[in-house]
Amino acid sequence: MADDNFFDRVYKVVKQIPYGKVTTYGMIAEFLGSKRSARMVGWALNSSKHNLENIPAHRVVNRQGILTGKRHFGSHNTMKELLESEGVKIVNDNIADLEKYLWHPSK
DNA sequence: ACACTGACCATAA
DNA sequence: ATTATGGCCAGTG
Repeated sequence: MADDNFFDRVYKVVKQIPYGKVTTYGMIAEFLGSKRSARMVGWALNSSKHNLENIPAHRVVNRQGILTGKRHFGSHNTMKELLESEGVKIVNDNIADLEKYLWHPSK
């Protein structure tokens, strides 16, 4: 698989999210060049399920900090458990202090 | 090649 | 506040 794919670029960014941090689909999309292609970001992660398992997709949430992708994990609890396990506070399936945990993709 | 779908986002009503 | 709609781009049937 070449690195020319939109997906691979997403993978690289997501893999670089540090422990205990989160980012948003919009930010990744914007970082890639198109703010409107946020859907592709989440979609890339969906593909990642059958591509690689090293992608911390649980650290990627939507603009509101809501765990939109939790239903794509095995259980609807996995994403929350993983984030809380890293010190991220989750309240009613959303991140309590999103700005506090937000990580901006700069590399 | 066409139509539909998708882990989003912004705007309009 | 909530619901609808358009836009974005790539993958799949």
